Amino acid sequence: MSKYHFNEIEAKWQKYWAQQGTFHAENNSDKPKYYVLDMFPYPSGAGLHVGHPLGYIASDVYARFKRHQGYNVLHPMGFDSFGLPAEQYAIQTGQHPADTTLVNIEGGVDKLGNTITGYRNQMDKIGFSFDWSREVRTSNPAYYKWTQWIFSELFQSWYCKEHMKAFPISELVNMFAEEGNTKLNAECDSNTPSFSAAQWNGFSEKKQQQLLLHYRLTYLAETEVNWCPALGTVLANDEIVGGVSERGGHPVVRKKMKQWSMRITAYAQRLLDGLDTIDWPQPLKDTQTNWIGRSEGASVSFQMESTTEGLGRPSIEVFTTRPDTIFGVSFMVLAPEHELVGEITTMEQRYEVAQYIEATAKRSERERMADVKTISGVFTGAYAIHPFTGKKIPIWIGDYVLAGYGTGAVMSVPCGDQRDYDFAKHFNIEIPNIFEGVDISEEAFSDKENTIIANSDFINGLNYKEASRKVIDVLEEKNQGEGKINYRLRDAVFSRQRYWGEPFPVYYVGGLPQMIALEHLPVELPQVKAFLPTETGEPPLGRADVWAWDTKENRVVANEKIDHETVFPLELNTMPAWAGSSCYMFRYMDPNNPSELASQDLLKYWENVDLYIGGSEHATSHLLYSRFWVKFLYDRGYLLVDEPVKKLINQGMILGESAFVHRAEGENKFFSADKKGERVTQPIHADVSFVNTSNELDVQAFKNWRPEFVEAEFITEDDGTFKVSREVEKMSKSKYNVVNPDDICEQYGADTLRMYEMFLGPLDQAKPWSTAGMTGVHSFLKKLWRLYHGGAEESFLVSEDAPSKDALKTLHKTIKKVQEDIENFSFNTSVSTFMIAVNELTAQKCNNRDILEPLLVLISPYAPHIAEELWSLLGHKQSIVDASFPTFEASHLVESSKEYPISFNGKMRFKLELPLDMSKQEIEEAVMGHERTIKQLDGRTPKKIIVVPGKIINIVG
RNA sequence: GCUCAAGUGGUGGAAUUGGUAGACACGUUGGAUUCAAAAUCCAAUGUCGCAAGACGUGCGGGUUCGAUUCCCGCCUUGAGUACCA
Repeated sequence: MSKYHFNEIEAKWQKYWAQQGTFHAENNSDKPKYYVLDMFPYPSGAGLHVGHPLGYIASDVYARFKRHQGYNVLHPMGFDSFGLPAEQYAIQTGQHPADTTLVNIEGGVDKLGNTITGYRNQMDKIGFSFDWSREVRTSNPAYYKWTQWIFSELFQSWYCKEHMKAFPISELVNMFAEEGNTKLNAECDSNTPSFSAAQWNGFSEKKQQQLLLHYRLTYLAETEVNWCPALGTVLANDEIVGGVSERGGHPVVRKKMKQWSMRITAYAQRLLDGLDTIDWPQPLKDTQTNWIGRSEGASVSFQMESTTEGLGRPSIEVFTTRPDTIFGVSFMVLAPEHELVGEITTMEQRYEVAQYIEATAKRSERERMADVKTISGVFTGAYAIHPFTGKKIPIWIGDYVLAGYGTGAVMSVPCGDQRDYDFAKHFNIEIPNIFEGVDISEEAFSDKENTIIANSDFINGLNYKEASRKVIDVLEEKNQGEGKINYRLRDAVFSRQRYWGEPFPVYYVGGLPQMIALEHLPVELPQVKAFLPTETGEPPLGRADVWAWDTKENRVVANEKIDHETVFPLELNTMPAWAGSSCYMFRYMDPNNPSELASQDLLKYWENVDLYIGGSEHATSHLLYSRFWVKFLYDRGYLLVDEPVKKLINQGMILGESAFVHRAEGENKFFSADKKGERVTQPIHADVSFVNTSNELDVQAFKNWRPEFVEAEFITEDDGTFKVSREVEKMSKSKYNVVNPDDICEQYGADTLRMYEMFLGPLDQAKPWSTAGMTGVHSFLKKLWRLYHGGAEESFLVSEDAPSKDALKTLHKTIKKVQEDIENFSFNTSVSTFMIAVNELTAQKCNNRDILEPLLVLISPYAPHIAEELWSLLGHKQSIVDASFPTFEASHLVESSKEYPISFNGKMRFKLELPLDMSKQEIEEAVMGHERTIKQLDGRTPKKIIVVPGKIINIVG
């Protein structure tokens, strides 16, 4: 073989790796471990495009590099195979999501006759070093058994705020029996009543269970949720983008529903603190910090004025970050949904308040967001009493106060908050000024740092910090408030009204949820005839005929057996998409363990993920929830680490290069890009497969594409070609700019694809794809191949002679640079380093084994197939993957002279070769005597001469 | 509005601690080879200029012998977030 036959070579080595099990990770090894993980994909029917493997290639380069360095590398892959698209496809076509998902992964022909290559086959063609023996699929019952188990463990746990840790619920029950809940510092619902031990022990079993739901880390509660009517399901906050659903862009409304929630708020502080211990990109940490939204302040309790009806005096609790401004309060505002609104509104105001509440409820989340300018609100007729001045404070309701944040009520300080100011102005409410020397006739003053408090009794003259501290102290003395930290983070709604997700391991006895024990898991998804909600509005599982739990037999039985004595109905909701991905990184350690998520031995050996590569779009969903579950399992002793991932890198998106043809307005006439001139034309996407690398359109193929184009007239360039214009857009089917990696592998080879994706630019940056650019790396690989071939026949030829000094220098500077680049994840620059090395070695006519052998190991992480082939031609019987990474020797780079840049006032003008052992004085003399220097100075005397030996010479003057 | 990131040739991008701006590629132009094409090879390619030379890293300042790099102010683009009290 003399030519570089990449197709043959790649098929050969891919087969070899699979047969030999080359990439199966050892569970017992003396080598240090290294765990490299990719965010596993959702296997969609559209298949992979060239943007998807970018992160996988980067992680593969790193995994192979670590392996060359002597690590025992775990580099697994699997599929996040539950999800909405499969279900919607099922609704449209009637095919079971399990069937379509399987075809999407393994390839085949679906029921509509579409041939699908399959994610697994597509990935195999790229030559990844994945250990497929550890593959997981979240929709596999053997896998989701553990997702169900984690759920039930959360149910069986509560969070102690004193120890900052989760404990079994049984301990909480004991504490209740001994001392009630009054002394307890536990995370719980805000409406949890107080009770003594005697009261607890007197409660019925049902009442006790209801109370425990206030403490469990996953709990069933009537909560205000984001309901998406078009999708027929609730959505979590992170599934809503800009007020509409992330998937499909459908409207979302607020609705009260009984739902499972996750008490992630218990972990807010630890999720924040943990960020300091992990090496993640700062923007991603910022996003999480933002999402958790910690703010420090005080909670203040405002007593109500006695009502004429002579009822009790409820108090209204507010949260404020500015306790120092409490003397500036001139009114209060409650969210329209606030639970006290009904109770406090006076008879006279009742009609108006009711109307306002109705009007607000009608507005969608989106409308409310779009319309932040309109000031609206209604007076309730009630008054609260200022805790210090005793003044009457009117209580209003207004939709600028959100029910979901803080207590859903605010103390309004119009002089210090613009929203309060605008509200006060609009409704003609008093605006007292409590700031020293500040004009508030136009707008509120909210500059904390420059605040000096005035007209405020005991805090006059103090700054923001001092005044806040003092107010909190006095509030605490009076028992009317305390210092408080508030988080923006909400508990996560965990129920989805869908079919294609994990079923809950839950059945209901007398309306109360019961967990199914681990030994009876998994509870498998039932068969249904259609994947839609029922006519009565129940989730799709409401259509299942065999969906009841037999507590005697411990198995799922037919619904007709439900007797509410031993056979009970099962939960109809399923879990959200993030459930299966929260702890999958640990399952890879021990994927077939039937009795544990992973054995303690393997958890100890593999610890957690050393390097995780994936997109930044998971910042507030997967990556936050995963950290939460891992912390919880750590608390309960099931995991030995409290963070899933040590280092994380976000890969940037690869964008598509869309092609456009321009149609004249109102005519069936198309203009080539340079021929349209000033005409008003409509750009139409042309499929990029009709366009060659010179932007020339295959007009015939384009005409055949759509019937309306057949009759069209095409105005070509003068040379007869028809050119498209290009624009960079997100790569997507609808933009006809998708490039398939299979085609690239076929045409250029996987090694070219891998190298080119790395060469495109920095890993974390968004960058446009250009198939035209492929030829650069492809011809590099051909040059590399030629370096190992020679003679008349161009057959394999290396010399056993000692290499030249120049060749050694080229090799060692390449070793140094490539190692540094990989360690810094600067993969693009190491590709150019390889190009330089091969160009130099070719020029040197180097074909020495001592150079070409280590060179292959350097290149092998990037282009493993060609490296294996040449390695075996060099006579090796073992795969190159375990060859050790070459050692850099500085001695080969020692120079005796340097070509100095000679600058004048900082600008380089010419170069001068000088020995490196020259003294500063000698260098100066040599430079000053040089004819170019004399010419450049043109008679002037330099003011100063800077000589940095080995670097630069700068002449000033 | 707030937070963060980034602005370098026709294009993707490079430049270690402040030390030769534009590495490496793509594209373009010219040439060699070829019946022709593909492939390959050679040369040129930041801007202005015939040249000598001058200018040049979003804009305006500053620090420095020297700034893509550090500091101040502004502009633009992208991302996240948003009536968060």
